[in-house]
Amino acid sequence: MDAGIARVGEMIPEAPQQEVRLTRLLLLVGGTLLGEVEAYLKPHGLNDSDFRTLMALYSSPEGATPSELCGFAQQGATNMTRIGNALVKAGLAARSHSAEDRRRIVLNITPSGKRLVRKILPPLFPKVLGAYASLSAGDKRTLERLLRQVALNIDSLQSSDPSS
Amino acid sequence: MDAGIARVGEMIPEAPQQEVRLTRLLLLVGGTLLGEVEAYLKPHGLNDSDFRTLMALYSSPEGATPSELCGFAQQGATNMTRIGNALVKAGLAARSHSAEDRRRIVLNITPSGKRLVRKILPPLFPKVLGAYASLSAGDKRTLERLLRQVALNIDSLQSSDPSS
DNA sequence: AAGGAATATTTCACTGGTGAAATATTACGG
DNA sequence: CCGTAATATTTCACCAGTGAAATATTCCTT
Repeated sequence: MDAGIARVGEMIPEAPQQEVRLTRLLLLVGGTLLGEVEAYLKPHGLNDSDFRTLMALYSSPEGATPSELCGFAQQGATNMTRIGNALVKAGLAARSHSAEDRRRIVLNITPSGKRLVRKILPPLFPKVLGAYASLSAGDKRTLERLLRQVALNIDSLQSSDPSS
Repeated sequence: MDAGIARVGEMIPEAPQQEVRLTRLLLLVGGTLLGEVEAYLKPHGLNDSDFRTLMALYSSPEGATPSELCGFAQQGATNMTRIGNALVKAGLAARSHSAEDRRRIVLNITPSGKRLVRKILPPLFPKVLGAYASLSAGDKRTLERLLRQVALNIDSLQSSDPSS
């Protein structure tokens, strides 16, 4: 991969090689992680969005409305309805109407949903730890700091440049 | 997101919070980047795999065989045939038989393929640079170093743990 | 020249994710 | 109360990607 980027860099000298390498690395790592996560969740009948939603509910004792959850799962309203359907159908979450505003639906995690989270989360911990096994404590802090910056930069790129 | 992870961490104390945050960040950044790239390529009739293959050919004056390309594009042989079909159909690459071993097919980028690369690559550079705009030169080197380590760690996880 | 391995392709069948716009219900402001 | 806005859901239509196994061709060894 590095060789390829270097050769392209020779042919196209304006190419910002280091940044291109960084981007490839991020794509590679992100893609691999996503694949792992989805493969692990699949046997439980969940995909990544379902899982993120379930985790949001797990950490929300008060429950949450679909629109709130859209942010967490990075999904549109239509899909959030679908995710809600799936979770409810699987008995992992329950719907109820908000008392104050009856337009709102509140999703709450069920005991069964909590059980599932507590069952599927721990086996992931060794893998998660393994991904950073060779990094020192300082390395991890640095990595987190830099990744947050990149995340912010990307975000402002998207807002300021609708052409993408 | 951080708040959610912290709350989950309270409920499940064994959770390695920092590593979980790192993983989420990587998933987030990777997913966003992939989305950007694919959105940019779509109007040109390419998806990410097609593009990676095309770039591999661009940087291979000698051409490359499908099996070699499978590695670059992280695809199986079946899909590489499909990608080859697509690139050839679009006039971006050409197939020929290897002289030494007639079982092998060699794919070469065409002049039209080179033109496309030189046309679609440069507009990406500002965006790529923007993603790391707030990082110092040292930060970028550090980030690259750390990402490479993570990539390696993940790789060995996969090989050593077929359960995933 | 025969059998076994490598390469590419084809066949076949399968899967999942997405989103825009119309609809229904409720809230809110005047 | 009436109109406008907010929330959720439904409807409809759409699209992309994947992979295992059978096949075809060629190579290599004996």
